[in-house]
Amino acid sequence: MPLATARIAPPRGRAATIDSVTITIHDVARRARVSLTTVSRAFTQPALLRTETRERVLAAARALDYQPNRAARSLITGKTGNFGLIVPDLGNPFYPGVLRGVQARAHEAGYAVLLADSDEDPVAEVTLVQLMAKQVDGIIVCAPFSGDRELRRLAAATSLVLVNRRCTPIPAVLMDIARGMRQAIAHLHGLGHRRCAYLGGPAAAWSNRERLRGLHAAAQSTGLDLVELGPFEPKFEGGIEGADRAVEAGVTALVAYNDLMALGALRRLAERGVRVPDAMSVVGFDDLLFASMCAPPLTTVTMPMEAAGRAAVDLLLARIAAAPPAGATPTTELTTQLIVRGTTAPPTLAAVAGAAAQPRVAKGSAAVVGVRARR
Amino acid sequence: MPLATARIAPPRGRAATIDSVTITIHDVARRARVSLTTVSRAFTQPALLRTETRERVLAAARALDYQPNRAARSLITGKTGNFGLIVPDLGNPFYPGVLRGVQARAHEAGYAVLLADSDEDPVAEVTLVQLMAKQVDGIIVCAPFSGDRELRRLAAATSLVLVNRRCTPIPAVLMDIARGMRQAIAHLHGLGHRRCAYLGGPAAAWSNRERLRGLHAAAQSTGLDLVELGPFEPKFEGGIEGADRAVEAGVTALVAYNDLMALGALRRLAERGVRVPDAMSVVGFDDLLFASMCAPPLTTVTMPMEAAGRAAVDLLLARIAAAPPAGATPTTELTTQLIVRGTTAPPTLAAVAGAAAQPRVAKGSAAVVGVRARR
DNA sequence: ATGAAAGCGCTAACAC
DNA sequence: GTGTTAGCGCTTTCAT
Repeated sequence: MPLATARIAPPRGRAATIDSVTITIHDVARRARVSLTTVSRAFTQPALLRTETRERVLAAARALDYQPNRAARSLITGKTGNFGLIVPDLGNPFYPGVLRGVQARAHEAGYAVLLADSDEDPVAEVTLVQLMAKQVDGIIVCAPFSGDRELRRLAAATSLVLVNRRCTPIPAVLMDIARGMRQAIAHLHGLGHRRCAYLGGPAAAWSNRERLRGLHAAAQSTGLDLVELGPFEPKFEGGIEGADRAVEAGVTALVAYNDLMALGALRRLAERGVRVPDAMSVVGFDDLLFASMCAPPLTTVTMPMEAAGRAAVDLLLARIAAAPPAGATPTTELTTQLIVRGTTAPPTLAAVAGAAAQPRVAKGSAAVVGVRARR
Repeated sequence: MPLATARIAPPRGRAATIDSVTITIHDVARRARVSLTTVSRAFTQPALLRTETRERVLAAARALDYQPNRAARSLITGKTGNFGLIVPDLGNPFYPGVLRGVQARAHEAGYAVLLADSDEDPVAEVTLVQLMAKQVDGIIVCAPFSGDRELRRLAAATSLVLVNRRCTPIPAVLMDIARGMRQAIAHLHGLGHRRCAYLGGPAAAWSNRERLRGLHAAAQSTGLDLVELGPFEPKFEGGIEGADRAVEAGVTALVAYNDLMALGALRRLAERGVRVPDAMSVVGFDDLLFASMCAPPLTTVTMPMEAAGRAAVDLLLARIAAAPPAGATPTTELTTQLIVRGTTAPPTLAAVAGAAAQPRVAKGSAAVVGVRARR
């Protein structure tokens, strides 16, 4: 057996250890009767080899079950074959969606994905980027919590791509959130709603500001009366609180920062005996898996999470292939779209009247105080 | 500046490229006026150095913003500082839960996490393990689709840990699913149910078999009449189909393989006008985030997903620290627990009578055929 | 307690 | 087209 020349890896434990044999490029070279270089080229620049030689080398490699050592290769090329992905909160189903797209596209392109969760901590975020920087060829940061200056500094030392955050000149995948929001407002207005609340998410977040942008544009053009509430925690609990505020505000419809909040609102409204969609229409954002599964199914704005993940990888691949023209900010804009389901309907006459005049008392709820829009 | 001796990385593009300077162990050694060896030891075996020397080296490293090159280190030690995680489907919210635990624990232990999605394809699963094997120190495979033989073969070449799959002697994190199931059945029986359907998941899956184990044990000891249905696709759609079968079977309660199916069943039951929990009690499995958010909130069995992820990493760490005693199968068993919420209640008398005698016709549904339990 | 030297497995100039 | 040679940055015997 030609394997006789292969080195035996030093035993790691006492007994029952994994007896692994390390096959190197040397072994393949010897078996194929060529030099190290030729073996190397068979894998990295096959075109340079004569067909026959290449075949012989590859056959030998296959017979020996040889796989190039990535660490060694990486040491010399400076490339790792890995991408990093940093998300603020794996507990939010939005991010696994992006992750899925990133993973799939990266795999297609021959890259592996390193994942980290910043737990919505800006400091951790920066640390994670720095930690990852050395072992990846590029990093995707989702909805970063760090400031622009910090991001630019990181981008100077690593190939960075942002998702849902604009920070020139860092390449980014953006969603046309304002469009979805305009659709949502147009939809509500078309149904007859004239007074609507927005349950805000993190005040500083790009995605919250974009929603507001669409919101104001649409409200202005339709003449819809807008009540901005929040900010609330962008989770179920935030929606619970937000629903109370919305009821107090005497609106007939509410748009939540995301589906999680919308779901929370739905729950609270049900508890208070406010019927959805008759007494209150509810619109979410994200179109999580569960938006279509709950009862009534949630009217929401669908966000192309998986596509965003894929697009982010594409941006990274482009960045690696060639430095972008100076001054440019490679950007992929994805579109969002309202999905009308079961939580929106024309307002009942009573509700409309109530909203126009006085804050109404929801059936089964305590008396309600006046309109309290913040800001 | 001592930086003058550092090499400048070759430019990658034309203009506006990242001008990164590579700081190596040499630079640190020179600045601290020690040898390479000493610098290396300052990071890997600090105890061997005199306190003063160590301080000096670390100070120099800090001043230069030096970080050891992992590829170089890995090339010589054979360790990578990475763990791999393979899940069957990132689209199923169960797995992000595990992922979260894995990520958190790995990070604590100084490891990074490589993620891959097998898309429920056994072949892809094997390929992914092999692909990852070279660049990680251990791999966690969640609810593997591969056969025992295949898994054992993989385990012979890599440090493997399984989650929700028993395959001696591969270390595994298991959940006491049967316990949760027994609780669920006891709960239903206690409410007065006497005939209950189980909407089965993948017939071959360990977790499905475990559920069945608990199911049969509990049914036998309580005298509950059990109708096994399925297998169904373990998703929303599967639950829709399952609900129809359950109604046909004339049961007053159903237990679904997982929450996704339970949610599907809820939807279908609502469509058919079968009121939950009055006309039909529903129990899920997993306790996904949304189980508590939907209306009515789902009675389900909570699975310690995050804890499982952490436990899996612990098993890997133990495996790395020392080979396990021959013949042993390191196993962590986590417990599951029924959470009673809004989808279970005593059966209505009419329903009970119907179940005992003839299949009933659900309000608003087409006529129903006879009982059709598979298997 | 510290240093010198020998590679880990591979790629990339540079010859031929 | 293929081979020779010189490292990539680091750890690790083996000396001292």
